[in-house]
Amino acid sequence: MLTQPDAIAKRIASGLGRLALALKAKSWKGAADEGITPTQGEVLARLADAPSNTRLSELAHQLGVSAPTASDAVSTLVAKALVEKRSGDDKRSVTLKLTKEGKRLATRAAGWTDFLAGAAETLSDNEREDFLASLIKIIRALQESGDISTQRMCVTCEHFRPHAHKDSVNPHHCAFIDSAFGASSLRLNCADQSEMDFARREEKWRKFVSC
Amino acid sequence: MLTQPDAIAKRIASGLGRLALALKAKSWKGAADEGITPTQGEVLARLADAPSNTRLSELAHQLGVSAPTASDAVSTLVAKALVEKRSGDDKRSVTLKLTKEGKRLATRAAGWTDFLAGAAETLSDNEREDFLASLIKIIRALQESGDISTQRMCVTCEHFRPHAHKDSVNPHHCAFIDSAFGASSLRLNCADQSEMDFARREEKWRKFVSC
DNA sequence: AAAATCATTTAGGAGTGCTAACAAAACAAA
DNA sequence: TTTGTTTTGTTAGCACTCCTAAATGATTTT
Repeated sequence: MLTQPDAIAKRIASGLGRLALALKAKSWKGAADEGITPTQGEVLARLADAPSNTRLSELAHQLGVSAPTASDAVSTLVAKALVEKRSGDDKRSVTLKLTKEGKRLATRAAGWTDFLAGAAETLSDNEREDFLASLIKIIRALQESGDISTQRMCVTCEHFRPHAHKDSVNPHHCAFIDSAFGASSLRLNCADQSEMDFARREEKWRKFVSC
Repeated sequence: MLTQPDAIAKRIASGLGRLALALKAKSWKGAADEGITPTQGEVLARLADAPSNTRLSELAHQLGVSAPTASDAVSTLVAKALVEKRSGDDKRSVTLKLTKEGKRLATRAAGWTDFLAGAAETLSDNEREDFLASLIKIIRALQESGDISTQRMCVTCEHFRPHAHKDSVNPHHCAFIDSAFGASSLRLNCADQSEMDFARREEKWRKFVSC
């Protein structure tokens, strides 16, 4: 045997760490081309994805940074006329909106992970599908353990009906758009996603993985 | 069908991006506990892993940052007595070594990705093995496309003999330690790794994936 | 109405990351 | 040898990230 083979899970963690390092490096280059920084790009991406006006505190939570850091980044973007601040119903709070130019830039900047998609293309169709499924499982596990902010995923969505159909290609069902779909269509950022409480998430998850 | 289902590869890229964001957030907490910053932690990790004395330029390349940034981080670590600088044969260059305290800290800080390993544990044994294999393929693709710095992986190593044995559990062979091993033992950071030129890498890779 | 709480900002400090400009050593050519 | 070029790393200057602690209003609780 090889000397001290780490457990597979450890090696996965290390590999993902390497990937994250590469992503971090790339995010600087990608964002610099658009005249912004990685954090600013992330803010734009989140606001572009967001279903409605987003609060500053919510944004900070999604980014995994402190409120002051988020406040800073937003201020910079406001100065660059990419984001607008408005006070919400609660006069203490601030809600954020992309400006026209902000939307344009968010769209262009969204492609900065494309080089990763290229690498994923080197997998076979089956491998790719399995990899995405496992990736979703890992992200869900991190979400449940509180290590990642809540994602708008099918597998934790109110409208998700796992294995609702006999069809082995499209076994799942989305009650929101009322149509069947398969594992390869599972989403990570659905605008129509709706949260459930812990118990219902657990139950739905068990049903999802049990087949 | 769901509205505008992205291609699977795109969703993988997006998922990995989410993961990278979580990693970035965690790296601050993890490193802060040790009294350092993420970049400094990364420097310690690389030096601990490195087979021999590492040059500053090499380190900068591995980290995917500019020379001044690496120089700064190293200076801070030298001030904290975690790293030592020595001039190499070439009097212009600097080689880096961990101090005793630096080694201790590097070991402790290496565990900051453990929460990811925990998430990976939620996969089944088969899923986990397949996931690691695909992850390695993705990392290799990024390495060949120049999007990630060279990793010391089995699959690009001089000593790697893919499918050298009939044994389906341990089909591969490492010529350095002269023993058979399987897909689940493929390494990402082997100290004994030895580079090959492009043509030989390609040939070996073809042999590896073809079975 | 006073006190506690909440959302956000300000202040201050260490660090990250860049490019540009600079030294010093090593190399190459004349 | 002398001159010019390349390589290795540092310094300088700037914008931004990230933190904690403290401050500022607005809202809720007592």
